[in-house]
Amino acid sequence: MKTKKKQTRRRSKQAHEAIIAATLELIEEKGYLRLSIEGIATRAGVGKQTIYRWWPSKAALIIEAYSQKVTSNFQSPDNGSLQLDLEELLITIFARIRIPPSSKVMTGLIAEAQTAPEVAEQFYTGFIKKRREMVFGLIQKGIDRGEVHRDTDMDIAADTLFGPMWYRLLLGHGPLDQKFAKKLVQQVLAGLSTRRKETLQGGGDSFSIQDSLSV
Amino acid sequence: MKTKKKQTRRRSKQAHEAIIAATLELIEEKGYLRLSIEGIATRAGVGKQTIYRWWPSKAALIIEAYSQKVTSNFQSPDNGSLQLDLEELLITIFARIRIPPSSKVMTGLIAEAQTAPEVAEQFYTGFIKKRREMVFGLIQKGIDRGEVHRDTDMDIAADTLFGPMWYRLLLGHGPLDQKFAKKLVQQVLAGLSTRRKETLQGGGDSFSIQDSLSV
Amino acid sequence: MKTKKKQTRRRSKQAHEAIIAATLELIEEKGYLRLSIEGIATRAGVGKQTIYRWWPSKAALIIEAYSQKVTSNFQSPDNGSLQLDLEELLITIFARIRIPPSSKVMTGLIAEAQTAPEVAEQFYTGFIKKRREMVFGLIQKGIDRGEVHRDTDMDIAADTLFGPMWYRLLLGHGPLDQKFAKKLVQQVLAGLSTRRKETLQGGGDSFSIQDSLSV
Amino acid sequence: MKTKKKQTRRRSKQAHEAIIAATLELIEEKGYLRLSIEGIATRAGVGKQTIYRWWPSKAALIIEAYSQKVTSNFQSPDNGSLQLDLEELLITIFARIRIPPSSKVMTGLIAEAQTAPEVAEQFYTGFIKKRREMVFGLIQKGIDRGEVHRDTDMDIAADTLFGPMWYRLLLGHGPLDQKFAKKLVQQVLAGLSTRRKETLQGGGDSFSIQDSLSV
DNA sequence: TGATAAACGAGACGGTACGTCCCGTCTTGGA
DNA sequence: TCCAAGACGGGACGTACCGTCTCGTTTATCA
Repeated sequence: MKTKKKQTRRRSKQAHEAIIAATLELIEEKGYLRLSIEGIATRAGVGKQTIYRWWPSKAALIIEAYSQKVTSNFQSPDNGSLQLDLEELLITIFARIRIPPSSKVMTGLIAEAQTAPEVAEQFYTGFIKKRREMVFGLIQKGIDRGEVHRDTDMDIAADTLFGPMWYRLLLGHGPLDQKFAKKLVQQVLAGLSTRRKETLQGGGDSFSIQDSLSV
Repeated sequence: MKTKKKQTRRRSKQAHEAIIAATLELIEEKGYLRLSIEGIATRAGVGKQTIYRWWPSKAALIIEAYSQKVTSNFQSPDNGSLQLDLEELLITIFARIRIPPSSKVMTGLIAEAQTAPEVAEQFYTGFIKKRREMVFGLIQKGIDRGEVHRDTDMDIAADTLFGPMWYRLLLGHGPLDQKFAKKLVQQVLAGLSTRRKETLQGGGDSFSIQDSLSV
Repeated sequence: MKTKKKQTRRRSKQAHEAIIAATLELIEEKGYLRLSIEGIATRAGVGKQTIYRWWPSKAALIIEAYSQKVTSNFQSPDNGSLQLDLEELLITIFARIRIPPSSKVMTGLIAEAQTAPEVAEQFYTGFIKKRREMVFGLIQKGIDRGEVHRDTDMDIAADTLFGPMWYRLLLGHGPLDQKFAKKLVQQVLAGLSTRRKETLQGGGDSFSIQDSLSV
Repeated sequence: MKTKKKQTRRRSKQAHEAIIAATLELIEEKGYLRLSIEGIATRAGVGKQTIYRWWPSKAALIIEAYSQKVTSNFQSPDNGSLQLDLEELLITIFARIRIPPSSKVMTGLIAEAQTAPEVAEQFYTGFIKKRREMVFGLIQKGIDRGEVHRDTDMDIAADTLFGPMWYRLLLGHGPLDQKFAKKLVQQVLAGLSTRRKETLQGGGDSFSIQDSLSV
C-alpha cells in the first residue's frame, strides 16, 4: 500500500522560522496572555492565515517554539549514584525552567490545557513525559544497584521530584535553586520518618473523611 | 478605627449575590478562560459597571466566589500519628479539589497570578497558606512525638506533599484519589532509599551542570 | 397608551456625524468598491462596532450619507409650462448627479441592490421615489393645462425621462448636460412620429417573438 | 485575421470550458458580488492561475461566459412599420434580459465598469452597441418611409427606448413585459404633448438652475 | 418625611484581537 | 511544458469582550 504524493507547493521554511522567532521574541516582551496571533504575524511579516494553516492554536505554536529550546542537548546524568544523578538532573532542569519567560509560558500553557485537551496532550508529550521517563530510568538503575526499595512506586517518586518544582514555579513561595534541588533529593530519598520503612507499611483506613463540594 | 458613613445608598446585597452566583454558574459551564465579565453581568441581570465597581479584576471576583466555598469548616486532623494525620489531610483536600470546576478555576487563577502580583498574593493567602501551616503543625507534632527527624526542612516537606497534588491536578497524568494520598504519605515519610538517612547526608558538589537558556 | 422610555445611554451625535463625514470623504477618495467599514471607522476615530450597531450594511451607511446631500433644498419647478418645468428639473438633477463620486456611489448601490432587497428598497425610497413623484405632479399640471394627453401613462413618462439619465450615467455613452436635458424633454413631449397620436393607437399583436434564455 | 497557434496547449480547451461552465453555475447560485475566482477554480477543478492566465479580471470572464449566450441568433425585425419593428425588438430583448441571473450579471458588470474602463468598453461593445445600431437602422428606415421626423436625434431616441429598460431592470419598480414594450414604443413615437412638434421647438433658457454639489 | 446622592440596569463608546474569506502572486511536482 | 493544487503576504470581514462612559431610575439614609 503506497501513499500517493500530492502535487503542490510545500510549506515555506522561511515563513515557518520567522513565525517561531517572532513568537519567542514576543513572548518575552509581552508574556503569554498578551501574546496575539495578529502580533506574531505582523512581527514575522507573514499573513495570519499562514499561522492558522499550520498551527491549530496559539498554544500549539508556543509549544513548538519552546520545544526547540527544550529538545536541545539534554542527557540523562550518570554518576553511579542515584542521589548524585537526581541532584544533577534537578539542578539542570531548575536552571532551565526558572528563567523568566519560561514560567509564564508554562503557566499559560497549563491554563489553556485545562479547557483544551489537545493542548494538554501536546504539553505532556512535549515537556513532561521525557523528564519523567528519565527519572524512571535513574530509579531503575538505583534499584538494580540496591540503593532503592524494589517496591517503590515510580510514578509517585517522579511526582515528589517534579511536583515541588511546578508548585514553586507557579506559586513562587520558594526558589528553584541548587540548594533546593539537593535538599529535595535528599529528603525524597531519606524520607521524613525516623523509623524504618517496614514499620510504616499499611496505614489504617479507620478515620472519617471531611468531605464536601468545596476545594 | 471606623469609617464614617456618608448619607447615601449602600451596596446592593441582591446584586452582589447575583453576581457571585452567576460567576459560579458560568465558570462551571465555560471554564476560567472563556468566562467574561460581560457574560456574568448579563446572567446576573446587572450592569457591567456594578461588577467593575466592586471587583478590580476577574480574578478577584472568582477568588471571592470560591473563598465562600473554601472557608467552610475545615479542621486540622488529630489521630495521634503523623502518618494518619497526613493521610486524612490529603484525602480530604484531594476530594475537595479534584471536583471538576475547581481545577479550571485554580489553573486559571494561577495563570493570571503569573502576570498580576495582587492575584498571586490573594491566591496564596486564600488557598495555599493555611494548608501549608496545617502541615507545619502536624509535622511539628510528629517531631515532638519523635516520629520525625529534628532537622527536617518543613518547607520542602510541604512541597513534597502538596506539589504532587498540583502537578497531577494541572497535568492530569494521574488520579487524586485516596490510594494516591496514602502511598504519597508513606513514600514521603519512608523515603526511597534503602539506606539510613545518615548515610545520605551531604551529597557532593563535584559534577558539572548542563546549563542553557532553555527550559 | 404610553411608550415607556428605556433607561440607557443614547446614540452619540458626535460619532454619528464623524462616521457620515468619513464615509463621504472616503467615497470620493476610493470609490464605492474600495470603501471599507474598517477604513471608515479608522478615519472617523470610531470603533467598528459603533458602525455595525447603527447601520446594517455598507450600503445603508452610504445611502444615509448621500441622502443628507440629496434632501437638501430641492423644489419642484413651476414655470407655467410643462416643457420648461421638465427642462429645469432634468438640468438640475443631471447637474447634481454627474459629479464624479455620485456616479460611482449610485452604481455601487444599484449593484448591491440586486442581491440585497433591503438596499433596493432604501435606494428606491431615498433616491428614486421623490423625483418620480415630482414628475407625476408636473405632468398632472400639464394635463390640467391641456398640454398633455389625458390618457398618458405617467409611469412610462417618468421612465422615458429618468431612464436615459441612468442609462447614460452607467454606460457613459453620452453626456448629461443641459443640451441633452432639453433635447430629451422635447423629444419625449413631441414624439418621434410625424403622425398624430390617434393614428398610432393599438399596435397589432401579430408577430412571433424571438425568444430564448439569453440576454 | 488568424493568430497562428504556437506549441501545444493540450488540456486548455477542457479547462477553458470547465471554467466557463462553473462561472455560469456559480453566478446563478451566488450572484455577481459573491462570485469568487477561488470558488470558480474549485468548482471547475482548475488552478486559480489557469483562470488568471486567460482572463484579466472577473468581469472579463463573465463577459465571455455570457457572450456565448448573447451571440445566439438575433436578427433585426422587419415588419414594414417602425412601430411594429420597435415593439418586436423590445419585446424580444425584454424577454431575454428579464430572466433572473441576467439582471445580476448586468448590474455587476455595470458596477465594475465604473472603476474599470476596460470592462466598460467590453460591456459596451458586447451588450449595448449592437442593439443601439439596430435601433438606428430601424429609425432610418422609418425616416425613409416618412414615418419619422428627419431631424430626429437618434441617440436620444435609442436612449428613450433602452434607458427605461435598464432603469426598470436595475430598480425593479416596474415589469419588463410585452405590455410595457408596446406602451413605451407608442409613447416614444407619439410623444406626450397634445401640440404639434413645431410648436414646441426651441424652449427658452430663461430660468435659474438649482445647483449644488449633491445628487 | 422628603431630599438627595450614590448605586443601579442598561448599553453606547473607542479599542484589540479573533478566526475566516478571498485577493492576486508564486512554487512545486506529476502528467 | 503545462497545469492542479495550494502556500504565500495581505486586506477586510463581522463578532466578542475589554474597561470606560453616560444615561435616567431606584432607594436608603439623614436633615
